[in-house]
Amino acid sequence: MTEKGNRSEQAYLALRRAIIEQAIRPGDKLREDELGALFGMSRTLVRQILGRLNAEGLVTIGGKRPATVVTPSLDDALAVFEVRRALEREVIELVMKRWKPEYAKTLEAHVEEEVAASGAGKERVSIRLAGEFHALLAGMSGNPVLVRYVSEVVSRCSLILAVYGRPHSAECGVQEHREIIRALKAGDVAAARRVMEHHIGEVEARALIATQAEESRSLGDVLANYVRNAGRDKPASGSVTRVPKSGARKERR
Amino acid sequence: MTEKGNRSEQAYLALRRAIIEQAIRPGDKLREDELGALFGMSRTLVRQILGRLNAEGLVTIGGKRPATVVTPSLDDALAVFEVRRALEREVIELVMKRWKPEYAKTLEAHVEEEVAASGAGKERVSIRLAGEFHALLAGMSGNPVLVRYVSEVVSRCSLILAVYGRPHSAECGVQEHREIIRALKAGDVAAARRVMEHHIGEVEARALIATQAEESRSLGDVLANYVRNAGRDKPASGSVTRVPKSGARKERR
DNA sequence: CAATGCCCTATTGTATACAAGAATGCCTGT
DNA sequence: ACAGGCATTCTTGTATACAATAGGGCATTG
Repeated sequence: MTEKGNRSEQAYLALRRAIIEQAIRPGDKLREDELGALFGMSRTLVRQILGRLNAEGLVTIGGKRPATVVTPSLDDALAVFEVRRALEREVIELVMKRWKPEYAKTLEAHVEEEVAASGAGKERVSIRLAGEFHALLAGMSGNPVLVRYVSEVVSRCSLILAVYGRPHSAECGVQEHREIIRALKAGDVAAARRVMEHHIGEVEARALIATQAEESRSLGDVLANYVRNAGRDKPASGSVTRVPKSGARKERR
Repeated sequence: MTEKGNRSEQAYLALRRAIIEQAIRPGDKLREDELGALFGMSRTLVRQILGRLNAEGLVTIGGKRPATVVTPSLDDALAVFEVRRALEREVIELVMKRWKPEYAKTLEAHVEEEVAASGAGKERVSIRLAGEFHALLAGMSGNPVLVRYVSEVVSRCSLILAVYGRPHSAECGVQEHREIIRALKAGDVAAARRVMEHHIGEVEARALIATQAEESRSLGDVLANYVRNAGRDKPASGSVTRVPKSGARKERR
Protein backbone atom coordinates (compact mmCIF):
# COMPACT_ATOMS: atom_id res chain seq x y z
CA MET A 1 0.00 0.00 0.00
CA THR A 2 2.08 2.85 1.29
CA GLU A 3 5.42 1.74 0.03
CA LYS A 4 7.14 4.97 -0.73
CA GLY A 5 10.49 5.26 0.94
CA ASN A 6 11.75 2.08 2.45
CA ARG A 7 13.67 4.10 4.97
CA SER A 8 10.63 5.89 6.25
CA GLU A 9 8.58 2.72 6.34
CA GLN A 10 11.33 0.90 8.14
CA ALA A 11 11.60 3.57 10.77
CA TYR A 12 7.86 3.55 11.21
CA LEU A 13 7.79 -0.16 11.76
CA ALA A 14 10.70 -0.01 14.16
CA LEU A 15 9.13 2.68 16.28
CA ARG A 16 5.79 0.96 16.24
CA ARG A 17 7.31 -2.31 17.33
CA ALA A 18 9.24 -0.62 20.07
CA ILE A 19 6.01 0.76 21.45
CA ILE A 20 4.11 -2.48 21.13
CA GLU A 21 6.88 -4.47 22.75
CA GLN A 22 6.89 -1.92 25.53
CA ALA A 23 10.51 -1.07 24.97
CA ILE A 24 9.11 2.44 25.09
CA ARG A 25 6.47 2.81 27.72
CA PRO A 26 3.35 4.97 27.90
CA GLY A 27 4.22 8.50 28.86
CA ASP A 28 7.70 8.36 27.37
CA LYS A 29 8.65 11.36 25.30
CA LEU A 30 9.53 11.05 21.65
CA ARG A 31 11.53 14.08 20.56
CA GLU A 32 11.66 14.69 16.85
CA ASP A 33 15.33 15.62 16.75
CA GLU A 34 16.34 12.57 18.66
CA LEU A 35 14.37 10.21 16.46
CA GLY A 36 15.63 11.95 13.36
CA ALA A 37 19.23 11.52 14.39
CA LEU A 38 18.55 7.94 15.38
CA PHE A 39 16.98 6.96 12.09
CA GLY A 40 19.23 9.14 10.01
CA MET A 41 16.52 11.30 8.59
CA SER A 42 15.15 14.79 8.90
CA ARG A 43 12.51 15.94 11.28
CA THR A 44 10.18 16.22 8.31
CA LEU A 45 9.94 12.48 7.93
CA VAL A 46 9.91 11.83 11.66
CA ARG A 47 6.95 14.14 11.85
CA GLN A 48 5.10 12.11 9.24
CA ILE A 49 5.73 8.95 11.17
CA LEU A 50 4.57 10.46 14.42
CA GLY A 51 1.49 11.73 12.66
CA ARG A 52 0.73 8.25 11.46
CA LEU A 53 1.21 6.73 14.89
CA ASN A 54 -0.98 9.45 16.28
CA ALA A 55 -3.74 8.53 13.85
CA GLU A 56 -3.46 4.96 15.06
CA GLY A 57 -3.86 6.09 18.63
CA LEU A 58 -0.40 5.07 19.75
CA VAL A 59 1.15 8.48 20.39
CA THR A 60 -0.18 11.86 21.34
CA ILE A 61 0.98 14.81 19.35
CA GLY A 62 0.35 18.50 19.11
CA GLY A 63 0.32 21.28 21.64
CA LYS A 64 3.92 22.34 21.23
CA ARG A 65 4.91 19.59 23.62
CA PRO A 66 7.05 16.63 22.63
CA ALA A 67 5.10 13.67 21.32
CA THR A 68 4.50 10.97 23.90
CA VAL A 69 3.43 7.38 23.88
CA VAL A 70 -0.24 7.50 24.83
CA THR A 71 -1.38 6.51 28.29
CA PRO A 72 -4.80 5.04 27.62
CA SER A 73 -7.50 6.04 30.05
CA LEU A 74 -9.79 3.43 31.50
CA ASP A 75 -12.56 4.61 29.21
CA ASP A 76 -10.25 4.24 26.25
CA ALA A 77 -9.46 0.71 27.30
CA LEU A 78 -13.11 -0.21 27.60
CA ALA A 79 -13.93 1.33 24.24
CA VAL A 80 -11.08 -0.46 22.51
CA PHE A 81 -12.05 -3.83 23.90
CA GLU A 82 -15.66 -3.27 22.99
CA VAL A 83 -14.82 -2.61 19.37
CA ARG A 84 -12.27 -5.38 19.30
CA ARG A 85 -14.91 -7.89 20.32
CA ALA A 86 -17.12 -6.87 17.43
CA LEU A 87 -14.27 -7.00 14.94
CA GLU A 88 -12.89 -10.35 16.07
CA ARG A 89 -16.36 -11.78 15.92
CA GLU A 90 -16.51 -10.76 12.29
CA VAL A 91 -13.06 -12.19 11.68
CA ILE A 92 -14.11 -15.60 12.94
CA GLU A 93 -17.19 -15.49 10.77
CA LEU A 94 -15.29 -14.63 7.61
CA VAL A 95 -12.29 -16.86 8.17
CA MET A 96 -14.59 -19.76 8.78
CA LYS A 97 -16.37 -19.04 5.54
CA ARG A 98 -13.19 -19.07 3.47
CA TRP A 99 -11.30 -21.66 5.47
CA LYS A 100 -8.51 -23.54 3.77
CA PRO A 101 -6.55 -26.37 5.37
CA GLU A 102 -3.21 -24.64 4.87
CA TYR A 103 -4.36 -21.83 7.13
CA ALA A 104 -4.08 -24.20 10.05
CA LYS A 105 -0.42 -24.78 9.25
CA THR A 106 0.31 -21.07 9.14
CA LEU A 107 -1.46 -20.37 12.39
CA GLU A 108 0.10 -23.29 14.19
CA ALA A 109 3.53 -22.21 13.02
CA HIS A 110 2.87 -18.81 14.47
CA VAL A 111 1.77 -20.23 17.78
CA GLU A 112 5.02 -22.20 17.83
CA GLU A 113 6.86 -18.92 17.47
CA GLU A 114 4.92 -17.57 20.38
CA VAL A 115 5.83 -20.56 22.48
CA ALA A 116 9.47 -20.27 21.53
CA ALA A 117 9.64 -16.61 22.40
CA SER A 118 7.83 -17.17 25.62
CA GLY A 119 10.09 -20.07 26.52
CA ALA A 120 13.22 -18.09 25.74
CA GLY A 121 12.09 -15.53 28.25
CA LYS A 122 11.63 -12.94 25.55
CA GLU A 123 8.61 -11.51 27.27
CA ARG A 124 8.32 -8.49 25.03
CA VAL A 125 8.56 -10.33 21.76
CA SER A 126 6.00 -12.72 23.10
CA ILE A 127 3.57 -9.89 23.69
CA ARG A 128 4.00 -8.65 20.18
CA LEU A 129 3.57 -12.10 18.66
CA ALA A 130 0.40 -12.67 20.64
CA GLY A 131 -1.01 -9.58 19.02
CA GLU A 132 0.24 -10.50 15.58
CA PHE A 133 -1.62 -13.78 15.83
CA HIS A 134 -4.85 -11.87 15.63
CA ALA A 135 -3.62 -9.75 12.74
CA LEU A 136 -2.59 -12.92 10.94
CA LEU A 137 -5.98 -14.43 11.52
CA ALA A 138 -7.66 -11.27 10.32
CA GLY A 139 -5.61 -11.48 7.15
CA MET A 140 -7.29 -14.80 6.39
CA SER A 141 -10.63 -13.04 6.23
CA GLY A 142 -9.51 -11.62 2.92
CA ASN A 143 -10.73 -8.22 3.99
CA PRO A 144 -8.00 -5.54 4.04
CA VAL A 145 -10.15 -3.04 5.87
CA LEU A 146 -10.80 -5.51 8.62
CA VAL A 147 -7.10 -6.25 8.85
CA ARG A 148 -6.32 -2.61 9.33
CA TYR A 149 -8.85 -2.11 12.08
CA VAL A 150 -7.96 -5.30 13.89
CA SER A 151 -4.28 -4.44 13.76
CA GLU A 152 -5.06 -1.07 15.21
CA VAL A 153 -7.12 -2.24 18.14
CA VAL A 154 -4.67 -5.02 18.86
CA SER A 155 -1.84 -2.50 19.01
CA ARG A 156 -3.81 -0.35 21.37
CA CYS A 157 -4.49 -3.37 23.51
CA SER A 158 -0.75 -3.82 23.91
CA LEU A 159 -0.60 -0.30 25.19
CA ILE A 160 -3.46 -0.89 27.56
CA LEU A 161 -1.74 -3.97 28.85
CA ALA A 162 1.37 -1.91 29.44
CA VAL A 163 -0.52 0.47 31.66
CA TYR A 164 -3.05 -1.66 33.46
CA GLY A 165 -1.96 -5.22 32.81
CA ARG A 166 -0.13 -7.52 35.11
CA PRO A 167 3.47 -8.13 34.07
CA HIS A 168 3.27 -11.81 33.07
CA SER A 169 0.15 -11.57 30.98
CA ALA A 170 1.61 -12.95 27.78
CA GLU A 171 1.94 -16.69 27.61
CA CYS A 172 -1.44 -17.35 29.14
CA GLY A 173 -2.91 -16.59 25.74
CA VAL A 174 -1.10 -19.30 23.85
CA GLN A 175 -3.38 -22.08 24.94
CA GLU A 176 -6.39 -20.03 23.97
CA HIS A 177 -4.93 -19.41 20.55
CA ARG A 178 -4.56 -23.16 20.13
CA GLU A 179 -8.20 -23.64 20.99
CA ILE A 180 -9.25 -21.11 18.41
CA ILE A 181 -7.28 -22.96 15.76
CA ARG A 182 -8.82 -26.24 16.82
CA ALA A 183 -12.34 -24.85 16.55
CA LEU A 184 -11.60 -23.43 13.13
CA LYS A 185 -10.17 -26.72 11.91
CA ALA A 186 -13.20 -28.55 13.20
CA GLY A 187 -15.40 -26.13 11.30
CA ASP A 188 -17.40 -25.51 14.43
CA VAL A 189 -18.55 -21.94 14.05
CA ALA A 190 -20.31 -21.77 17.37
CA ALA A 191 -17.29 -23.08 19.22
CA ALA A 192 -14.92 -20.73 17.42
CA ARG A 193 -17.13 -17.80 18.23
CA ARG A 194 -17.39 -18.81 21.84
CA VAL A 195 -13.67 -19.43 22.24
CA MET A 196 -12.77 -16.11 20.67
CA GLU A 197 -15.26 -14.30 22.86
CA HIS A 198 -13.81 -15.98 25.87
CA HIS A 199 -10.28 -15.18 24.78
CA ILE A 200 -10.96 -11.48 24.41
CA GLY A 201 -12.70 -11.57 27.74
CA GLU A 202 -9.64 -13.15 29.28
CA VAL A 203 -7.32 -10.58 27.79
CA GLU A 204 -9.56 -7.80 28.97
CA ALA A 205 -9.74 -9.30 32.42
CA ARG A 206 -5.97 -9.63 32.59
CA ALA A 207 -5.69 -6.04 31.59
CA LEU A 208 -8.26 -4.55 33.88
CA ILE A 209 -8.53 -6.83 36.88
CA ALA A 210 -5.80 -5.03 38.74
CA THR A 211 -7.64 -1.81 38.18
CA GLN A 212 -10.83 -2.68 39.98
CA ALA A 213 -9.50 -1.37 43.25
CA GLU A 214 -7.73 1.62 41.81
CA GLU A 215 -10.74 2.86 39.98
CA SER A 216 -12.34 3.97 43.19
CA ARG A 217 -9.11 4.96 44.81
CA SER A 218 -8.84 8.64 45.52
CA LEU A 219 -6.06 10.80 44.27
CA GLY A 220 -4.92 11.27 47.81
CA ASP A 221 -4.52 7.54 48.31
CA VAL A 222 -2.47 7.24 45.16
CA LEU A 223 -0.29 10.15 46.02
CA ALA A 224 0.17 8.81 49.51
CA ASN A 225 2.07 6.00 47.91
CA TYR A 226 4.44 8.52 46.46
CA VAL A 227 4.98 10.70 49.47
CA ARG A 228 5.56 7.60 51.60
CA ASN A 229 8.35 6.64 49.23
CA ALA A 230 9.60 10.11 48.67
CA GLY A 231 13.15 10.08 47.41
CA ARG A 232 12.69 6.94 45.35
CA ASP A 233 11.73 7.33 41.75
CA LYS A 234 9.14 4.56 41.71
CA PRO A 235 6.04 4.11 43.79
CA ALA A 236 5.71 1.24 46.21
CA SER A 237 5.92 -2.20 44.66
CA GLY A 238 2.79 -4.22 44.11
CA SER A 239 1.19 -1.32 42.38
CA VAL A 240 1.44 -0.92 38.67
CA THR A 241 -0.20 2.43 38.97
CA ARG A 242 1.16 5.20 36.90
CA VAL A 243 0.21 8.78 37.50
CA PRO A 244 -1.24 9.93 34.19
CA LYS A 245 0.53 13.19 33.79
CA SER A 246 3.30 12.45 36.17
CA GLY A 247 5.63 15.29 36.80
CA ALA A 248 7.63 12.98 38.99
CA ARG A 249 9.44 11.39 36.09
CA LYS A 250 12.59 13.18 35.15
CA GLU A 251 14.08 11.13 32.38
CA ARG A 252 15.92 14.04 30.87
CA ARG A 253 19.16 13.12 29.29
CA MET B 1 -8.65 15.62 19.91
CA THR B 2 -6.32 16.95 17.28
CA GLU B 3 -7.02 20.61 17.72
CA LYS B 4 -3.72 22.16 16.87
CA GLY B 5 -4.06 24.81 14.23
CA ASN B 6 -7.59 25.79 13.47
CA ARG B 7 -6.50 26.71 9.99
CA SER B 8 -5.16 23.28 9.25
CA GLU B 9 -8.17 21.58 10.77
CA GLN B 10 -10.50 23.80 8.85
CA ALA B 11 -8.79 23.04 5.58
CA TYR B 12 -8.88 19.35 6.36
CA LEU B 13 -12.60 19.43 7.01
CA ALA B 14 -13.24 21.47 3.89
CA LEU B 15 -11.33 19.11 1.66
CA ARG B 16 -12.89 16.09 3.26
CA ARG B 17 -16.36 17.46 2.81
CA ALA B 18 -15.65 18.36 -0.78
CA ILE B 19 -14.70 14.76 -1.44
CA ILE B 20 -17.66 13.31 0.40
CA GLU B 21 -20.11 15.61 -1.32
CA GLN B 22 -18.52 14.59 -4.60
CA ALA B 23 -17.63 18.14 -5.45
CA ILE B 24 -14.29 16.49 -6.17
CA ARG B 25 -14.73 13.16 -7.84
CA PRO B 26 -12.69 9.96 -7.70
CA GLY B 27 -9.64 10.22 -9.89
CA ASP B 28 -9.37 13.98 -9.58
CA LYS B 29 -5.88 15.23 -8.93
CA LEU B 30 -5.04 17.20 -5.81
CA ARG B 31 -1.85 19.16 -6.38
CA GLU B 32 -0.13 20.34 -3.27
CA ASP B 33 0.75 23.78 -4.61
CA GLU B 34 -2.76 24.42 -5.72
CA LEU B 35 -4.31 23.43 -2.43
CA GLY B 36 -1.69 25.40 -0.54
CA ALA B 37 -2.47 28.54 -2.47
CA LEU B 38 -6.17 27.91 -2.07
CA PHE B 39 -6.05 27.48 1.68
CA GLY B 40 -3.36 30.07 2.20
CA MET B 41 -0.83 27.72 3.67
CA SER B 42 2.39 26.06 2.74
CA ARG B 43 2.78 22.69 1.08
CA THR B 44 4.01 21.36 4.40
CA LEU B 45 0.59 21.57 5.95
CA VAL B 46 -1.20 20.48 2.81
CA ARG B 47 0.97 17.41 2.87
CA GLN B 48 -0.10 16.60 6.41
CA ILE B 49 -3.72 16.90 5.44
CA LEU B 50 -3.28 14.69 2.41
CA GLY B 51 -1.49 12.18 4.58
CA ARG B 52 -4.40 12.11 6.94
CA LEU B 53 -6.92 11.67 4.16
CA ASN B 54 -4.75 8.94 2.77
CA ALA B 55 -4.81 7.12 6.09
CA GLU B 56 -8.58 7.31 5.98
CA GLY B 57 -8.61 5.77 2.55
CA LEU B 58 -9.99 8.82 0.77
CA VAL B 59 -6.98 9.82 -1.30
CA THR B 60 -4.03 7.99 -2.76
CA ILE B 61 -0.63 9.44 -2.22
CA GLY B 62 2.95 8.57 -2.93
CA GLY B 63 4.77 7.48 -6.04
CA LYS B 64 5.88 10.94 -7.06
CA ARG B 65 2.53 11.42 -8.70
CA PRO B 66 -0.02 14.01 -7.62
CA ALA B 67 -2.40 12.85 -4.93
CA THR B 68 -5.75 11.74 -6.26
CA VAL B 69 -9.15 11.04 -4.83
CA VAL B 70 -9.26 7.27 -4.59
CA THR B 71 -11.23 5.23 -7.07
CA PRO B 72 -12.35 2.28 -4.97
CA SER B 73 -12.09 -1.08 -6.66
CA LEU B 74 -14.96 -3.49 -6.49
CA ASP B 75 -13.08 -5.54 -3.93
CA ASP B 76 -12.55 -2.44 -1.85
CA ALA B 77 -16.25 -1.73 -1.98
CA LEU B 78 -17.16 -5.22 -0.87
CA ALA B 79 -14.64 -5.11 1.97
CA VAL B 80 -15.86 -1.75 3.19
CA PHE B 81 -19.48 -2.83 3.24
CA GLU B 82 -18.60 -6.04 4.99
CA VAL B 83 -16.88 -4.21 7.81
CA ARG B 84 -19.52 -1.55 7.90
CA ARG B 85 -22.17 -4.17 8.53
CA ALA B 86 -20.31 -5.50 11.52
CA LEU B 87 -19.72 -2.04 12.94
CA GLU B 88 -23.26 -0.81 12.49
CA ARG B 89 -24.53 -3.96 14.12
CA GLU B 90 -22.43 -3.11 17.15
CA VAL B 91 -23.66 0.48 17.06
CA ILE B 92 -27.28 -0.66 17.25
CA GLU B 93 -26.44 -2.94 20.12
CA LEU B 94 -24.71 -0.26 22.15
CA VAL B 95 -27.05 2.60 21.39
CA MET B 96 -29.97 0.44 22.40
CA LYS B 97 -28.24 -0.35 25.64
CA ARG B 98 -27.72 3.29 26.57
CA TRP B 99 -30.82 4.68 24.95
CA LYS B 100 -32.16 7.99 26.17
CA PRO B 101 -35.39 9.59 24.96
CA GLU B 102 -33.66 12.78 23.91
CA TYR B 103 -31.63 10.81 21.39
CA ALA B 104 -34.78 10.39 19.35
CA LYS B 105 -35.17 14.15 19.13
CA THR B 106 -31.62 14.60 17.92
CA LEU B 107 -31.92 11.92 15.30
CA GLU B 108 -35.26 13.08 14.07
CA ALA B 109 -33.95 16.61 13.77
CA HIS B 110 -31.13 15.30 11.65
CA VAL B 111 -33.48 13.40 9.40
CA GLU B 112 -35.43 16.61 8.95
CA GLU B 113 -32.24 18.23 7.75
CA GLU B 114 -31.80 15.40 5.31
CA VAL B 115 -35.31 15.88 4.01
CA ALA B 116 -34.82 19.61 3.70
CA ALA B 117 -31.59 19.24 1.77
CA SER B 118 -33.10 16.61 -0.45
CA GLY B 119 -36.15 18.71 -1.07
CA ALA B 120 -34.10 21.75 -1.91
CA GLY B 121 -32.39 19.77 -4.60
CA LYS B 122 -29.10 19.93 -2.76
CA GLU B 123 -28.21 16.46 -3.83
CA ARG B 124 -24.61 16.63 -2.62
CA VAL B 125 -25.41 17.96 0.81
CA SER B 126 -28.03 15.30 1.08
CA ILE B 127 -25.48 12.59 0.44
CA ARG B 128 -23.22 13.95 3.14
CA LEU B 129 -26.02 14.24 5.66
CA ALA B 130 -27.13 10.69 4.99
CA GLY B 131 -23.65 9.58 5.97
CA GLU B 132 -23.51 11.84 8.98
CA PHE B 133 -26.68 10.25 10.28
CA HIS B 134 -24.72 7.10 10.90
CA ALA B 135 -21.85 8.95 12.50
CA LEU B 136 -24.33 10.72 14.76
CA LEU B 137 -25.90 7.44 15.71
CA ALA B 138 -22.47 5.95 16.39
CA GLY B 139 -21.74 8.85 18.69
CA MET B 140 -24.63 7.72 20.86
CA SER B 141 -22.85 4.46 21.49
CA GLY B 142 -20.52 6.41 23.75
CA ASN B 143 -17.58 4.68 22.13
CA PRO B 144 -15.11 7.06 20.45
CA VAL B 145 -13.24 4.27 18.72
CA LEU B 146 -16.44 3.02 17.15
CA VAL B 147 -17.27 6.54 16.04
CA ARG B 148 -13.96 6.86 14.29
CA TYR B 149 -14.28 3.61 12.42
CA VAL B 150 -17.90 4.15 11.47
CA SER B 151 -17.10 7.62 10.20
CA GLU B 152 -14.33 6.20 8.13
CA VAL B 153 -16.31 3.45 6.45
CA VAL B 154 -19.21 5.80 5.88
CA SER B 155 -16.92 8.24 4.13
CA ARG B 156 -15.55 5.50 1.97
CA CYS B 157 -19.08 4.45 1.15
CA SER B 158 -19.71 7.92 -0.22
CA LEU B 159 -16.75 7.42 -2.48
CA ILE B 160 -17.99 4.03 -3.57
CA LEU B 161 -21.36 5.53 -4.34
CA ALA B 162 -19.63 8.16 -6.43
CA VAL B 163 -18.00 5.51 -8.58
CA TYR B 164 -20.54 2.75 -8.79
CA GLY B 165 -23.75 4.25 -7.48
CA ARG B 166 -26.67 5.52 -9.46
CA PRO B 167 -27.01 9.30 -9.42
CA HIS B 168 -30.20 9.67 -7.40
CA SER B 169 -29.27 7.30 -4.62
CA ALA B 170 -29.63 9.75 -1.77
CA GLU B 171 -33.15 10.37 -0.59
CA CYS B 172 -34.17 6.75 -0.75
CA GLY B 173 -32.36 6.29 2.55
CA VAL B 174 -34.39 8.79 4.51
CA GLN B 175 -37.33 6.51 5.04
CA GLU B 176 -35.02 3.76 6.24
CA HIS B 177 -33.41 6.14 8.69
CA ARG B 178 -36.84 6.87 10.07
CA GLU B 179 -37.51 3.20 10.55
CA ILE B 180 -34.30 2.76 12.44
CA ILE B 181 -35.28 5.55 14.79
CA ARG B 182 -38.70 4.01 15.27
CA ALA B 183 -37.22 0.64 16.17
CA LEU B 184 -34.82 2.26 18.62
CA LYS B 185 -37.62 4.21 20.26
CA ALA B 186 -39.69 1.08 20.57
CA GLY B 187 -36.77 -0.65 22.24
CA ASP B 188 -37.08 -3.51 19.83
CA VAL B 189 -33.53 -4.77 19.46
CA ALA B 190 -34.35 -7.44 16.93
CA ALA B 191 -36.23 -5.01 14.73
CA ALA B 192 -33.51 -2.40 14.93
CA ARG B 193 -30.92 -4.95 14.00
CA ARG B 194 -32.98 -6.18 11.13
CA VAL B 195 -33.76 -2.73 9.82
CA MET B 196 -30.15 -1.64 9.98
CA GLU B 197 -29.04 -4.79 8.23
CA HIS B 198 -31.60 -4.17 5.54
CA HIS B 199 -30.56 -0.55 5.25
CA ILE B 200 -26.93 -1.35 4.68
CA GLY B 201 -27.99 -3.99 2.22
CA GLU B 202 -30.02 -1.42 0.37
CA VAL B 203 -27.16 1.03 0.25
CA GLU B 204 -24.84 -1.66 -0.96
CA ALA B 205 -27.32 -2.72 -3.59
CA ARG B 206 -27.76 0.84 -4.78
CA ALA B 207 -24.04 1.15 -5.01
CA LEU B 208 -23.25 -2.06 -6.77
CA ILE B 209 -26.29 -3.03 -8.76
CA ALA B 210 -25.29 -0.97 -11.73
CA THR B 211 -21.95 -2.68 -11.70
CA GLN B 212 -23.11 -6.17 -12.40
CA ALA B 213 -22.92 -5.62 -16.12
CA GLU B 214 -19.84 -3.46 -16.16
CA GLU B 215 -17.77 -5.87 -14.21
CA SER B 216 -17.39 -8.04 -17.25
CA ARG B 217 -17.34 -5.20 -19.73
CA SER B 218 -14.11 -4.88 -21.61
CA LEU B 219 -12.15 -1.70 -21.94
CA GLY B 220 -12.91 -1.72 -25.62
CA ASP B 221 -16.65 -1.73 -24.98
CA VAL B 222 -16.32 1.24 -22.70
CA LEU B 223 -14.22 3.16 -25.14
CA ALA B 224 -16.63 2.35 -27.93
CA ASN B 225 -19.04 4.60 -26.14
CA TYR B 226 -16.58 7.41 -26.51
CA VAL B 227 -15.63 6.99 -30.12
CA ARG B 228 -19.28 6.74 -31.08
CA ASN B 229 -19.85 10.11 -29.50
CA ALA B 230 -16.63 11.64 -30.61
CA GLY B 231 -16.76 15.40 -30.52
CA ARG B 232 -18.97 15.57 -27.43
CA ASP B 233 -17.34 15.93 -24.08
CA LYS B 234 -19.48 13.36 -22.31
CA PRO B 235 -20.07 9.71 -23.07
CA ALA B 236 -23.51 8.52 -24.04
CA SER B 237 -26.09 8.99 -21.34
CA GLY B 238 -27.23 6.08 -19.24
CA SER B 239 -23.69 5.17 -18.35
CA VAL B 240 -22.05 6.47 -15.24
CA THR B 241 -18.92 4.60 -16.13
CA ARG B 242 -15.64 6.21 -15.49
CA VAL B 243 -12.45 4.86 -16.96
CA PRO B 244 -10.29 4.04 -13.96
CA LYS B 245 -6.92 5.34 -15.07
CA SER B 246 -8.24 7.27 -17.96
CA GLY B 247 -5.68 9.00 -20.04
CA ALA B 248 -8.54 10.51 -21.93
CA ARG B 249 -9.17 13.06 -19.26
CA LYS B 250 -7.27 16.24 -19.85
CA GLU B 251 -8.26 18.52 -17.03
CA ARG B 252 -4.97 20.38 -17.13
CA ARG B 253 -5.41 24.00 -16.33
C1' DC C 1 15.09 29.54 54.06
C1' DA C 2 11.13 29.34 51.07
C1' DA C 3 8.33 31.21 47.55
C1' DT C 4 7.80 33.74 43.41
C1' DG C 5 8.71 35.96 39.20
C1' DC C 6 11.67 36.40 35.20
C1' DC C 7 14.77 34.94 31.60
C1' DC C 8 16.63 31.42 28.79
C1' DT C 9 16.84 27.28 26.50
C1' DA C 10 14.88 23.41 24.42
C1' DT C 11 11.47 21.71 21.27
C1' DT C 12 7.78 22.00 18.25
C1' DG C 13 5.13 24.50 14.23
C1' DT C 14 5.56 26.51 9.68
C1' DA C 15 7.69 28.02 5.54
C1' DT C 16 11.07 27.92 2.01
C1' DA C 17 14.71 26.08 -0.67
C1' DC C 18 16.78 22.31 -3.08
C1' DA C 19 16.85 17.67 -5.41
C1' DA C 20 14.88 14.03 -8.09
C1' DG C 21 11.67 11.64 -10.92
C1' DA C 22 7.92 11.20 -14.20
C1' DA C 23 5.01 12.72 -17.87
C1' DT C 24 4.52 15.42 -21.88
C1' DG C 25 5.62 17.78 -25.98
C1' DC C 26 8.92 18.45 -29.57
C1' DC C 27 12.24 17.27 -32.74
C1' DT C 28 14.42 14.30 -35.85
C1' DG C 29 15.08 10.42 -38.72
C1' DT C 30 13.22 7.13 -41.79
C1' DA D 1 3.67 11.27 -42.52
C1' DC D 2 4.60 8.57 -38.61
C1' DA D 3 7.28 6.59 -34.97
C1' DG D 4 10.73 6.82 -31.64
C1' DG D 5 13.88 9.11 -28.64
C1' DC D 6 15.30 13.24 -26.11
C1' DA D 7 14.88 17.32 -23.50
C1' DT D 8 12.02 20.26 -20.82
C1' DT D 9 8.99 21.17 -17.30
C1' DC D 10 5.89 20.22 -13.74
C1' DT D 11 5.19 18.03 -9.41
C1' DT D 12 6.47 15.60 -5.52
C1' DG D 13 10.14 14.09 -1.82
C1' DT D 14 13.43 15.69 1.57
C1' DA D 15 16.15 18.78 4.19
C1' DT D 16 17.09 23.06 6.32
C1' DA D 17 16.10 27.51 8.17
C1' DC D 18 13.18 30.58 10.84
C1' DA D 19 9.49 31.71 14.27
C1' DA D 20 6.89 30.91 18.34
C1' DT D 21 5.94 28.99 22.78
C1' DA D 22 6.17 26.40 26.90
C1' DG D 23 8.80 24.71 30.63
C1' DG D 24 12.73 24.81 33.70
C1' DG D 25 16.41 26.97 36.15
C1' DC D 26 18.10 30.87 38.57
C1' DA D 27 18.16 34.93 40.92
C1' DT D 28 15.78 37.87 43.96
C1' DT D 29 12.97 39.14 47.81
C1' DG D 30 9.99 38.68 51.87
